[in-house]
Amino acid sequence: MKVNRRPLRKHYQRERFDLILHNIGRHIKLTVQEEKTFTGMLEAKNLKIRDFLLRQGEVCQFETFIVKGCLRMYSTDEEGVEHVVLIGIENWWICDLGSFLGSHPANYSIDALENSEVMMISRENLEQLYTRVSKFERFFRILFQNAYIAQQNRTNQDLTLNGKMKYLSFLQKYPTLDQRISQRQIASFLGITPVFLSMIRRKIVSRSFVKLV
Amino acid sequence: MKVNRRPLRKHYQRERFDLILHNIGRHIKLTVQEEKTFTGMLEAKNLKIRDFLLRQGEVCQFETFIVKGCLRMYSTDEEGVEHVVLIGIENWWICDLGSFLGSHPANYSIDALENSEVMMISRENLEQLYTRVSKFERFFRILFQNAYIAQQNRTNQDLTLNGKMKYLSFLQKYPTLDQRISQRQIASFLGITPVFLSMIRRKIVSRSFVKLV
DNA sequence: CGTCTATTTGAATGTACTCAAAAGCGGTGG
DNA sequence: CCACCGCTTTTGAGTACATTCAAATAGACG
Repeated sequence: MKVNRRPLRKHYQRERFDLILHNIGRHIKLTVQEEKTFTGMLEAKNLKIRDFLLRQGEVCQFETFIVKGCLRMYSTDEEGVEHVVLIGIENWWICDLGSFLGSHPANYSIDALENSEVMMISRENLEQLYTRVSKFERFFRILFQNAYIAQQNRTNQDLTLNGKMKYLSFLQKYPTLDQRISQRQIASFLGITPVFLSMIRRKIVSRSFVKLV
Repeated sequence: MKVNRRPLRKHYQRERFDLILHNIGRHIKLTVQEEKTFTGMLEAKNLKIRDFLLRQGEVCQFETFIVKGCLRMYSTDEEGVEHVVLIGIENWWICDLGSFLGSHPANYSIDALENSEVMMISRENLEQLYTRVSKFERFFRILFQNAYIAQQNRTNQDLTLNGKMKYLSFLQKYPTLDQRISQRQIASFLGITPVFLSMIRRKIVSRSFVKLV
């Protein structure tokens, strides 16, 4: 029994990085040495629901990869209303990049909507990484490219769709997320009030009820 | 007289690329040879107002740098209403990246709001460039990073501000653009109707009139 | 079980839109 | 250079989508 323990533990240690290495492996191929350089720079963190990773006004110190769970990035306006700019789940990166890169106070807060597990890399380490393993320039080029495309498409939807259509589009794009997070968060992400989202859902439900009968 | 012609012409040729090389020089330092590799891949084009660079449904073949003038990228919905996702001026890059990278039909059209001058690079050439001069991975990493940040901030404003505040914020961010393009385009960019923008401006103007008296 | 927060529901309100018509502006051709 | 045409902007009236406020209900957590 005892002898089995160590290999198991070792296996566990490797698994910690499996998801993030796989995420990166979709775009660049790393040698074992490069993987080590990279994982050595990572800081793991467990978050309980409602724990903060960043508060509006602080300087964002880390670019963060979500291993497990769900986080949101949002701003709070003068009236205290929260506006969710980004919802991230497993395999997503989340960061107030403006603050992270410019070392100025963050426009956004980041907190956990579920108990979560993340891997973080500091700005100094990331800069180091770019110079030591320049493939990472490529990786993040592709990452930000895709993020930019997605964000542009969201802007397009914001311009094009009304509340109901935005919600239906949300359901299509993130089918699992609807069950995982509160309507309040979804409403804030869509740019409508929770009250209005509730009305939208009532209409949709009664519609599909009619369809079923 | 004759002898002066060639140097002059040479000088002109170099100037064609001055702006784009300067744009790139903000983030990476190129050798003369690398500059040549790059500029050799560029295709220059002059656009008259209302000329198309890309039509919704075509495949976007180029990443485009704006040397002079003003272009917009927009989608057209089922009712024929246009929604402006991006307005680009001198020193900006414009492209339907999703279409460009995935070679699928574009969601957006791109056309000129002013007579314009652009430099374009094809996808094959850009891929070549990444492998031959890997500094460009870094350049575009930074470019897309900044574009993503800007787009996220726009999303935040769309969630936070009403029509009037969006317009005021637009005036602050792009003070010169207000004079250069039509209200129709501005309204479409802000996600409001031209009629409503006209009302907003009337209110703002009467306000500042009161202030002056 | 009790407390706290999220969701639902309804009524009144507000912000922004549609429709329609008039006025303004810019470009073109006679 | 003026007149006309087409497009943009303005203005007003009526309407629709979405919000606010308030109260009731439902759910989650200790």
